[in-house]
Amino acid sequence: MLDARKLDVLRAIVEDYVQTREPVGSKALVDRHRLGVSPATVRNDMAALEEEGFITQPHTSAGRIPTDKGYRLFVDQLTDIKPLSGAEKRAIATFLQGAVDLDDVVHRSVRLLAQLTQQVAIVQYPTLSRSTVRHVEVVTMTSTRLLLVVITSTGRVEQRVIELPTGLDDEVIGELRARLNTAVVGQPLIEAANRVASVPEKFHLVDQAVVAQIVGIFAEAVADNRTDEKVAIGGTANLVRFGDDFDRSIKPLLEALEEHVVLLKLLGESTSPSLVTVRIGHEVPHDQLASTSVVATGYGPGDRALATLGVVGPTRMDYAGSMAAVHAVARYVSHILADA
Amino acid sequence: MLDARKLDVLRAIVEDYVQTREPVGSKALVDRHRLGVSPATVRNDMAALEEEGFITQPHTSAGRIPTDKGYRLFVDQLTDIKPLSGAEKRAIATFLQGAVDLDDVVHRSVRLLAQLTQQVAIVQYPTLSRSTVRHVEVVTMTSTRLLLVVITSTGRVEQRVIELPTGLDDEVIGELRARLNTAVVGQPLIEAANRVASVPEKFHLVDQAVVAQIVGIFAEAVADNRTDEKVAIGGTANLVRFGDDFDRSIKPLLEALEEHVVLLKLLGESTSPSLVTVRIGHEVPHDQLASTSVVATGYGPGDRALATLGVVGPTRMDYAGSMAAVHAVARYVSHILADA
DNA sequence: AGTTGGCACTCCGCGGATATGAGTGCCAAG
DNA sequence: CTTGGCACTCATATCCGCGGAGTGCCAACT
Repeated sequence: MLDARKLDVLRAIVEDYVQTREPVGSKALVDRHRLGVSPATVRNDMAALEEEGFITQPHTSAGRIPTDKGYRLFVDQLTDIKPLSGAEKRAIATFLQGAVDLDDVVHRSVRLLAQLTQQVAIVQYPTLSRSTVRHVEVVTMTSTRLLLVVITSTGRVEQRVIELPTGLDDEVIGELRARLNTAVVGQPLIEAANRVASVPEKFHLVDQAVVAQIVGIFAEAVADNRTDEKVAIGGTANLVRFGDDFDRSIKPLLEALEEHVVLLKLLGESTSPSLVTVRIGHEVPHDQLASTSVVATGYGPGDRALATLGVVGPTRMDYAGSMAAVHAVARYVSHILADA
Repeated sequence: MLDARKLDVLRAIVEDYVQTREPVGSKALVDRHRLGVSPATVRNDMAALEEEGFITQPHTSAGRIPTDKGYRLFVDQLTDIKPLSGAEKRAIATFLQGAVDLDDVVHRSVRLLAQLTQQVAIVQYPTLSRSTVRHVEVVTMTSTRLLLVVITSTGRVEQRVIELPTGLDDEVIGELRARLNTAVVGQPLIEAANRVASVPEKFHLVDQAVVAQIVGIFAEAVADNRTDEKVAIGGTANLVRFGDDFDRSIKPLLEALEEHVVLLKLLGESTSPSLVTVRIGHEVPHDQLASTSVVATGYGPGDRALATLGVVGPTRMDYAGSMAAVHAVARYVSHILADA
């Protein structure tokens, strides 16, 4: 039904439309691509492609533009991810090296991705739920105020200030610190919340109440999945182009970018770093983002996806380039996290 | 030269133009405002105002729109900051209370400000340079890897991972922790970098080299003014309106928002929380933001400005409302920081 | 001197008519 | 199945004429 040439025609249409942002006609196609056939033949193929719903015309007697279904087929045709040029690889390496902490890594990544793809980039922070506890610190600030610091395997640091009803002896605090650490270091965060449950009962009766309070806050901080919502965004200026269907999506998109919950739904489940997910137009789980596409993948040390990163832009985007950039950045970031 | 009525006319023009986004004519003015004079009189005043450069007409025989100079005069006329309604005050209070940490406070503030003003909001994190050290923690992660955590009076937490050439005894680390804390707790961060210089020499000769390295990184982290660049941004979706001079500024503005260095220049020096700074059009230090205005103020406990927050939008904005919102949010945030 | 009504003038924006041209679908011939 | 030819469609651009909002100026009035 769809022979090789028709697929070629579809690919040519997508490529031209992505580049020019204008409906592409049969004559322009044969001029710009070496299809080896005449415009009339291409017209026949186009009629067939339209019949199947892969392309459409904005109005009678205009050129064709790809439909979501057309983009989907096009993307599925892209079997192997185009490798980046040496220059691009070097750019990634120099851009990401020298990051001092996790925040820095994330921010650099998001800027890099935005610059490479000329689109809006999103990088989710490593989820706490899949991290393990590296260290717990209990710091006395005043006699009735403690600071609880939890450092995770992915470099994230969570902290809570705790007001105590009564003062606590330094010795007790030292014991608490030791017990907390032996109970949870190396544990996944969710598990950590359970492991500490039995900590208070090991203390003297007089201290148990206040220790229980501290432990409760620890468990809460550690289990709080609200913190999973942390993301960094970059390249919003790339949204501003002109004269496009996509313009209608800009406002809803900016709104979605500020609602981290919605945003994470857009990015989707984090997949293995070797797989790049593409959602096109209506496949994106948000009504008002009909002419928007998302290219995303998971990242994390050793193919274990800790979080997701990707780009979002108009359905009319350079899928090959975006997929390559997302893939490459995810690999590099994973690598850096494995070291740290 | 400019009598009271002319000022009234200017104010009326600004108010109408802000609301309708269309050039305002003499007839419309007397209809919508009770000026008590005829259109012809208003026309005379307008001619005078135009002569002085406060208003201009986009083309002959159209209504007038305010110039930057006109907005400036208008804003300078606003002597007292309009108090917010009770409902708004309550909204602020409920919105900001319940923040668990500094990040949370900043994020809530920026969202609140964006929502109140329907514009782009910016909140700078409390600058480290004006904070004092509350606590320093040295944590052993592996035998050759330390984590240095610095907690500041404003709730910010800076951390650095340090790779050591040789292992260090727990006892030495404990001593280091103690010496660092006694040297710097309560000190401003800049000062702290100096105070630690003499710490290494108090250690055994064998440890001095490695201690010096740690102390060096501490001093670097603490003196690093790059960290002053941290800001939160919200309400970018409010930029998307249509058909305006301001449209041309959207892309440069989004770009500026991503360049934190540029952004902080826009916000300007942090002033006392009781003063609200307004920069209008060409007064904004960025060529391409000619039709953009910034309303900003400092915030921090007890009238000591730790950082700046504000909103940025088209010169055609509700200055009174924006100033009131910025002022109110700054007060509330200052209050919260004073408690914490 | 300041204010007001009258009036001629300017120019933007809008709707309708017309021209242009890219692009299509279809058909008959190769 | 491919190709050239051809009639047809329709969005876009252009021009024209008109209406109307708004101005500037002047003479009359208070």
